[in-house]
Amino acid sequence: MKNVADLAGVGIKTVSRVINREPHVSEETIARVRRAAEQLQYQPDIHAGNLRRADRRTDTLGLLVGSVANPFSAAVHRAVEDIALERHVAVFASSLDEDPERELSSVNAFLRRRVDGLILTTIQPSQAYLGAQLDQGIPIVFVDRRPHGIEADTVITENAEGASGAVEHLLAMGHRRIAYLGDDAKIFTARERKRGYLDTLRRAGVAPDARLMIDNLDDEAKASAAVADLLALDDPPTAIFSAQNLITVGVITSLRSAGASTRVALVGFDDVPMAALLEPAVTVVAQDPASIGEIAARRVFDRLDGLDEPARDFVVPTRLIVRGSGEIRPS
Amino acid sequence: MKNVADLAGVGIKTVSRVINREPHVSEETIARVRRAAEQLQYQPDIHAGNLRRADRRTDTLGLLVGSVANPFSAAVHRAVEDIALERHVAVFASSLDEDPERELSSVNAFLRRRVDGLILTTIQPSQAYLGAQLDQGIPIVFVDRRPHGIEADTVITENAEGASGAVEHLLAMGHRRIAYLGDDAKIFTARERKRGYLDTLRRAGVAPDARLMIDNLDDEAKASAAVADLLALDDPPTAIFSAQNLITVGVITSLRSAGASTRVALVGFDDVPMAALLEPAVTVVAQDPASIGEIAARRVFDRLDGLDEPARDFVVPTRLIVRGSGEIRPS
DNA sequence: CTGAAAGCGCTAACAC
DNA sequence: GTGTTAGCGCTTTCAG
Repeated sequence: MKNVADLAGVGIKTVSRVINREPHVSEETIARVRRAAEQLQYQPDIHAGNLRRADRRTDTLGLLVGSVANPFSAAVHRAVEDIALERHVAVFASSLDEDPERELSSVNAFLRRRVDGLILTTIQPSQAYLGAQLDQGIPIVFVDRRPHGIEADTVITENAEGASGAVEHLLAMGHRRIAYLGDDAKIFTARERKRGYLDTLRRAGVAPDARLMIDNLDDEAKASAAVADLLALDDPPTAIFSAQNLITVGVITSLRSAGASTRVALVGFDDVPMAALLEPAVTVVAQDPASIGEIAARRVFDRLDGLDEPARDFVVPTRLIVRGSGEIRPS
Repeated sequence: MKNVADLAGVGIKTVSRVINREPHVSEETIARVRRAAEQLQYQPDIHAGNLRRADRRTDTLGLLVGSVANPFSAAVHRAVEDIALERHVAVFASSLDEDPERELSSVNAFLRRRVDGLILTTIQPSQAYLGAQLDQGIPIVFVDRRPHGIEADTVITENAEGASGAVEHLLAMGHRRIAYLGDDAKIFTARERKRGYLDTLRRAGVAPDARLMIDNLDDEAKASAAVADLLALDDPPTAIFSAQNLITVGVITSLRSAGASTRVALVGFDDVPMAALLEPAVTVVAQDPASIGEIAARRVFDRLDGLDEPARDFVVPTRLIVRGSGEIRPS
């Protein structure tokens, strides 16, 4: 900046004024400073400026999602980026990988870099450790999973209701033996979806069968193996409710190779790529990751703009997409 | 930091030493400082420190990909993140959206935040504007597309060769009327893949037919419409080479709805989600996005560690995955 | 409309 | 082993 000032024959503060588009600088001076900056390829250092600036904004945001490679997370990320771009805010993106340590290290990495706000998917049993930052005015919005030990804005899918819808759909098709395949019960969404499944069965007077409920399915291969086990049962399920997108893919693969894909009904939670082009096409309870990301990002910026209201829960609706696999009737 | 120093009853520099794990501090003092830092919830400001530090590293990296929501880009991103994590480097991720303006604004956003290195997918006709940063010691690695007007490390897929492989495969199945469906020719990968297609046809003595080559397909819908047009031709193609993943999806949809998916052969460039589960399963020339991301990230860090050798071209191999759609013979 | 001086939170260089 | 001083690149404050 000093170099630019010297070259333009002005003081350092004038350069600062021009760069920050502050008023009270003559057109001519502005032009001269701009020319000098151009010539020296001057790039202002945002961090040096923010050191002394009143609001201390870094125009930066930290985003922690399940995995940047997962289609659901990627869609959330994209939505956040689009909103952030409008405000010239850059986003740090990280993957959680369901690792509690990673939650902590990512959050700390964000905080040391003085992000203006945080959008987080979490796995630690408690997020109370973030209370200080929240009080300190750093907006935090939790996405996809509800936090514990802290009151903060949260944007989640209507997990239990969506799962209920899926199970009701299968019940309406005449199924009574409906299997549940889900993630680790440590994960908020897995618990909620299972709750929806159980409640709906009970409401319908169907006694849940422990042999038809399988948890801890954290990859496709495990889901496939679980389906093989289910089909080998004396009285196998006539329908499957798969509570997560990767699990659904594993279920489809396994059903296919057992030749059971047109016999056993399937409804998945969260949409699956190419679902409409599969045979049978896959009926799903679709989430709306773009809305989740958008709502979360807007909330962060609203708070940054001074919004001061109690923490709020945003629940994003799901949508049952009927495509074929969920309309197979029990034989 | 001053507060921590006061609370611990030491000088500010001692706190700095403890935080940065510098030697020559007594165990006892370390313990005292740590306790004070804990108590005050002290978070060092990485940017303030880097202002004076000799190497001026921000432990931050800028990544620009096609779109964070595209599976190919997402896989590149994930690989970069994994490598960066090992070094406690955070990554800013942005989407290009094939918009030249966005390339410039993203790069500038990264630069103003003083990233240590850049991994970029570009669309501007020239990247000469980055010469100054490169000379200044900021490592830049171009991924997926070769830059122009600048000598820098580049990691790309063997586009022309992969396309050749696809077309040779179709020729070997007996096809002579092979259509090409591709992206905007402004895009490096689209040009390269088309070149591979054309060269291979010519080598085989097949005269390219302009009516069978369609460019500028930048979404699924356009690809679908293009296929419909092709099928309406007097002598329609017996095979299709689709040069990009979104286009392949559009082609499949269209072929399906025309009832031609088991009659017209298809080989896609870049793998498609669920490809193995479709009917027929989709033969593709698979790329290796994880390797691309990993090589690019390692290269950035090698340069940051002082590696000083001429810019290099890394070409990542493709792999033909035979699944069914590409093995349909002409009727 | 413009500039000089102080200071943001930290590290470098040097003293003790 | 520990503290002091200067200064990183910028904004703030205040004087002109």
